[in-house]
Amino acid sequence: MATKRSAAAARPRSSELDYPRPAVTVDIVVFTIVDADLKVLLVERGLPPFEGCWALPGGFVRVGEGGERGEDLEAAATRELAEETGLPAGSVYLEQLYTFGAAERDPRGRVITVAYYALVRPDLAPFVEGGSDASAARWWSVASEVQPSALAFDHALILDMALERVRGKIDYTNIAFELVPPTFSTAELRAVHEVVKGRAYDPANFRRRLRRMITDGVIVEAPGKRITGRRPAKVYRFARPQG
Amino acid sequence: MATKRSAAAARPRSSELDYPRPAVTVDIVVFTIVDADLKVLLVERGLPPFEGCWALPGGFVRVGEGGERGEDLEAAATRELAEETGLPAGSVYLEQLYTFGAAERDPRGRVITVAYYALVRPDLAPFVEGGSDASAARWWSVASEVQPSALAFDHALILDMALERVRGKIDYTNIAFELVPPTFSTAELRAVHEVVKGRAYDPANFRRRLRRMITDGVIVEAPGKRITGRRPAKVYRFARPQG
DNA sequence: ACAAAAGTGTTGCCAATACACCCATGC
DNA sequence: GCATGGGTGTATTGGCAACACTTTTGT
Repeated sequence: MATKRSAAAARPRSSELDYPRPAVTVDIVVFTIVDADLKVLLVERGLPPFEGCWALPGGFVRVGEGGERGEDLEAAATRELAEETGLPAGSVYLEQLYTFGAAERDPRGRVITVAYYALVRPDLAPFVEGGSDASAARWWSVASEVQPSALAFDHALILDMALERVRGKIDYTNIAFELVPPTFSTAELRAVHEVVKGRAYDPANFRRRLRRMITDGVIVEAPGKRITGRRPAKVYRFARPQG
Repeated sequence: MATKRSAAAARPRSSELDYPRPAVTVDIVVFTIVDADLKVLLVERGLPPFEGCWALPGGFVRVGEGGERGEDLEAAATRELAEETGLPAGSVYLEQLYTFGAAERDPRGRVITVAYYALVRPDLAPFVEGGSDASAARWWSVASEVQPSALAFDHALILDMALERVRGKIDYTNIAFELVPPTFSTAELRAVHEVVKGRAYDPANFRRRLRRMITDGVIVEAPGKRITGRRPAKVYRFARPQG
């Protein structure tokens, strides 16, 4: 296994880098909203530790040997996300969350994890279960199904922080558009805000917010209507992606 | 140098962890405000790469061998901060910023750095230069002295992100109190906001913000006054730390 | 007295909220 | 027609910016 020694040890001269290193993983909190319910993707662990427990999808950052550097951290997250969801890279919003490095957070040894969170549009969510990766991945209702204490490692803490981040950023960024289909009605967008924030919004006032976004050019009217069984609703789309 | 091979290679059984690992460092963007000027602490690099360049203070996360786990990530940042500034731990505000993991960011090999930012009160800033650590650390004016292109590694990018973070959080958090002495006048606190945001604030309106903070119990009047050569100003202190 | 800075009052603007109300549509 | 949910109008509140104004002090 000499070939498996660290890149630092393979270097000709001893240097600052020539010390024990932690393992580094990326873990991803993948959210979606289906049926007005916030869901998070969890995978069942097939190996100890925490065998049988549910955990956040993730994996080790690939680091090359010798002169090879391996993949960018962001690329590791993108790769894991694609592997675990089966969704093409670029179709899912991904953002770095926080890095968790408590010395004892993994019983196997020193593992530092860089956590990301991802937002999957509801129209893509059904394709995730039964995705390419064999590992049994499943959407869990954050409010009614996830048992924080039953999650592996410190993943409950990571999930908490991801929730907090999304709840905070939805008010002053455009991340809500990552949780609706490409075109959406005001009610659909409002439902996203309501589910994330856990409170009701006045439909009339929410509509005004939306109108401001139209005048600001953030969203535009889209062709078609939503047939709801009652009066159909206008649909809009986010202006940025499609220009 | 066989003893210096990575902990992963020394592990008896092959496992998920038994792969090449990146080196992990913490880098800290240490800010202070002196003479109404935002300053950042930089250290001169004594070794290649980037020898002679200025860089953010930082260092490797200590990871034990075998069963030893080493220090928490947060502890590594706290330790580096204390080493580089000479200030006692706990006297400086410290918060994780972002993790930078581009594969080619360090010419020596694969190094992932977890960046933090720190806020040093101006009354402590003079003790930092000529601190305990031998490395020549110096305060640089962010606006007028720092040459982003001259910084080592991707430290210009890290500095940028730290600036953005502080500028964003000063509006809705209490971090401004980490950049004034324990007691402060309204003008002093206002100067902090003005320097960070790079714009002027109306003294009258700023006073009102301050009054709201008094009624909300965030700050309290402190004994003493600021002698400015003109009319002395009342001084206040942040309520949280001292109760 | 005068300059400079602390501190107050007043006004207008903009968002967010609450709530009454109109409108279009499928049944 | 009528219930349902989409969509509009209006009043109120609170924060923030602008700016004229008063107060307090050292020189």
